[in-house]
Amino acid sequence: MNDIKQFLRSNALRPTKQRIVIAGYLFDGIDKHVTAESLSTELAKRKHIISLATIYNTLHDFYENGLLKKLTLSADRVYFDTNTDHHHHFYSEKEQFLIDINKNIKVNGLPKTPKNKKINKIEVIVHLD
Amino acid sequence: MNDIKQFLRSNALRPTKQRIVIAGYLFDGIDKHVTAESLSTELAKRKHIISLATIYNTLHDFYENGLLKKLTLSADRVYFDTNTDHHHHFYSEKEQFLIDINKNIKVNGLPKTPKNKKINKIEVIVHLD
DNA sequence: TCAACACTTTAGAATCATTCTAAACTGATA
DNA sequence: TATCAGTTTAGAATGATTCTAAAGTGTTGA
Ligand SMILES: [Mn+2]
Ligand SMILES: [Mn+2]
Ligand SMILES: [Zn+2]
Ligand SMILES: [Zn+2]
Repeated sequence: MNDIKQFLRSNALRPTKQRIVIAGYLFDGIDKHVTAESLSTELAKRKHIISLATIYNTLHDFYENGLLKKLTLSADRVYFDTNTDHHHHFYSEKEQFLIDINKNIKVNGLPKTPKNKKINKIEVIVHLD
Repeated sequence: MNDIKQFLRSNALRPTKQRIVIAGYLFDGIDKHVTAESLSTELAKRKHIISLATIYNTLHDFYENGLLKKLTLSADRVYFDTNTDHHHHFYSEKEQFLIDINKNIKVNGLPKTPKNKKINKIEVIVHLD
């Protein structure tokens, strides 16, 4: 709790009630993939009602401070990932299923990068049925 | 033109004026990545005004018949890809830049597939700045 | 050839995730 | 503790996409 406050302060974020609840859930040591909606539902189960606007604001605040990664896997919802290390995913669109691949993956056979561009990151998505 | 009509018929799609125009543009031999919006704009330049509803309908009809692939790279627009072979992409979100990688790419070091799941496809996205 | 009908197109409304607005609230600071 | 910048929030707005239902058209069998 005080850890969380310090954690937020160290990221230049005021430790408000809402941020403490959200950070407490997201950064409890278990990596998670959440959408604004799933996060809202999860917190509601724990009797923490926070407006969707604040949930969106907070996810973006955390994202902008590098505490979350953003994943675009489907066109109609954005996932935020508490695992900020470079990693890849197993993904099932049908079952909304998302699992980290933390092992080192090597991608071989890439053609040369287009002129004047630089590779930012290589993302591997293993689509499952 | 008659080729296009046959092409559509052979895919169980009635060769309507609109579908002929859209297929004529999409399948002219040059691989393309389009959004509903970009396609609409492109056809308008060629003096072919087709309602957005029809453009969406047609893209989905083509997709459902395997004539297009669907790409989810950004949360706020869906790309359709005329290259239906399995391939990967260079992508710049900032510049809305999308280039096919047709070379064979090998992905090594994947962990074992989750129980009871099967790999549908492996997608590699090379993000550029 | 052409009537009949299933399939298609379309304008406009609806949907829905997300963002915006602006007013009330609160953490930090002196 | 007063002050103020930073936050939260309800509700409106946005924008891509889908839906609705009415008008239009390609196909086909006689
Ligand atoms: Mn949507
Ligand atoms: Mn959107
Ligand atoms: Zn992850
Ligand atoms: Zn492509």
